[in-house]
Amino acid sequence: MLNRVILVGRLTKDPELRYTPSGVAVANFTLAVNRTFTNQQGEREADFINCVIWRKPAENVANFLKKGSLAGVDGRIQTRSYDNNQGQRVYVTEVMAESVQFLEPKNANAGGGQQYQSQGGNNFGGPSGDRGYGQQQNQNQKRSNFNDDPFANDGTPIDISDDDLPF
Amino acid sequence: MLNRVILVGRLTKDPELRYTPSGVAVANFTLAVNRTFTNQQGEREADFINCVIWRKPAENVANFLKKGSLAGVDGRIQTRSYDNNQGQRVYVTEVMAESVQFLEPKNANAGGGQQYQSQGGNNFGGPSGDRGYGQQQNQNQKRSNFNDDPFANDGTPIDISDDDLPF
Amino acid sequence: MLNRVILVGRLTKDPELRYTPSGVAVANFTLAVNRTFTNQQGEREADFINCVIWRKPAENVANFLKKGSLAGVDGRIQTRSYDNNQGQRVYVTEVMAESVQFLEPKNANAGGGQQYQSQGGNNFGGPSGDRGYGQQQNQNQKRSNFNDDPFANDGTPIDISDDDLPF
Amino acid sequence: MLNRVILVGRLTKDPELRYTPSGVAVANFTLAVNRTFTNQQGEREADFINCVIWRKPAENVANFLKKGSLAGVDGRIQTRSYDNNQGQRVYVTEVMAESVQFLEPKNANAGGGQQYQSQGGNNFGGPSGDRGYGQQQNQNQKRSNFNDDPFANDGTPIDISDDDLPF
DNA sequence: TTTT
DNA sequence: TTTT
Repeated sequence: MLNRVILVGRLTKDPELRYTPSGVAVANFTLAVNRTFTNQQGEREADFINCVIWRKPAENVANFLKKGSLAGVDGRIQTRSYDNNQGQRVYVTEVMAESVQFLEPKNANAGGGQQYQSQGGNNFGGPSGDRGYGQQQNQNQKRSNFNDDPFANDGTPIDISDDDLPF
Repeated sequence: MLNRVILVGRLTKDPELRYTPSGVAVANFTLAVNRTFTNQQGEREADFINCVIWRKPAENVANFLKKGSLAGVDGRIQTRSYDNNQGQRVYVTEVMAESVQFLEPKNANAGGGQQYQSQGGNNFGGPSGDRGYGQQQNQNQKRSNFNDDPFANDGTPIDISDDDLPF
Repeated sequence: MLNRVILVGRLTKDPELRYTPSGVAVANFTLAVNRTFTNQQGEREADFINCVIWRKPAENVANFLKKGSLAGVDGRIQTRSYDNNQGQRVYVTEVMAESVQFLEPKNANAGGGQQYQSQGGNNFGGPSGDRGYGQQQNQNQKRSNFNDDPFANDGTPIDISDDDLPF
Repeated sequence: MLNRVILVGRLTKDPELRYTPSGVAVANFTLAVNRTFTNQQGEREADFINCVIWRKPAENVANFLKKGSLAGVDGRIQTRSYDNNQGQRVYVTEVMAESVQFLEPKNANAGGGQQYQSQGGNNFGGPSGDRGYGQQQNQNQKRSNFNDDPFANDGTPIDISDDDLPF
């Protein structure tokens, strides 16, 4: 049935890139989308919308977007639930991005000559062999916060598995 | 900024119609939207997406849709948060519907000759005087579950106020 | 860049199914989408939107939709131009459907037991071997208007080629 | 019925601003939207999509966008037809923008201190009195091509009337 | 827990 | 807490 979401907004933080046990990339990020109308106090509020993206585009997102980047998302709303550590069922509504568009001007924050090749597109190309590389690149280029490492054990289970794959 | 959602799915329950203290109608409903792909077990899952609609279209929704009805929604994703009774902050992502389309065939469940005039449209016409009527009609026609009554006190605060008005 | 269209409307005629020289299916159809507002004469007008769909979903469309069917489309706007027989350049704007949803109730116009299996989905599966079959089925099941035959020569060149393939 | 279009692309030319006889502003512009996929020659093509916008947002578009500007559009597909001067019926498919988002960075091409107030929004505020002003401003700020003047007579009838108003 |  |  029809389920389509289009967003343009800014990342509230750097994206988080992880890998499933079988090596498939997933990135999470939140878009702040400013409302086009003001509230009764005359302020312009924003919606903070959680997005997920899989495979190669996930690595593109991790490599080319960061806190504050302007981005467009074309995707679907997905819902899921899990039990938290207090034994309560938690319901989650998020956007499964099918493609992400990088709207930052090319020279935006570039310190060097890396090309801001845009458009994750729909090319969910196989992740075989990309894994170490994508991750490597990411850590080198923009990551310093070490506990983003999906394999670091911070006590909370990594809530992704290949079952979450959208195909 | 761009924030657009389009859904077609079926109501999981009858819509819930309420009124703010100042008499503005709000309806809540959940759409089950079947995915177009199957999971790794070969099953077709669904997403359960909470929707809100205000004013006159809210009353139309309450009057013309019920559990199982096929409906289309054009709207925006909105996020908000509140503190639950355990003092935890709860984050909510839902769809603010701007218009709802009734996709049920005209004779679907009609017991009589009432016209299934469709399309809430964008006419957020003033609710003046509609209130008693809309509510009345609704209770008579399809409501029996009494504690949907927005003025009945079931102990939990009614989490709507005129501040939630989208304009 | 972002380019997304979602429509719900009714087919103005039976879809037209054709095949490229290399055997890829294409279907054309027009959706009448009623406006949600009325014009200054108080009439509700409609927009008539030309849609194209390729490969397997094209055959589904030809097999399961006909004049008057209610359908949803998720796709992109595409533009192209060609020179007509008066040597004038003609500009065309149409919707490249990526998926089509069948919104007709199951028993809508069924004369028999054929299942109205819905949802073209995104499965642009290879057309190998489907060709004769899909076409056959279509002519048998619902086609009688002979000059829909893509290979009949009515003097106007068939304006499709494998170059139109969206991938 | 559902009819929703979202686009992000660049203006192919400066927008054209006109006024109906009764003084309502209309702007026309074309968005070039690059495809996310390449054709069989490996080239990335674009779609050129004609857009219309009415009233106050039309004046904002004329004042803040120009050839090359990156913009987002949220609107509907509309179709209409007219008879050209060879007596042929011409069918037109275009996007009726309901809101336009300015995606150019603030300092993009600013020569001075004018504020790039963004977002036409949905405020179809009355045009009373805006007319001379809006037009004035536009001609002064960015227009030099005189025959964009909607009242200049270049022989072709001005194809707008208040009947085209979407409400 | 939020972006410009 | 989920619809056909």
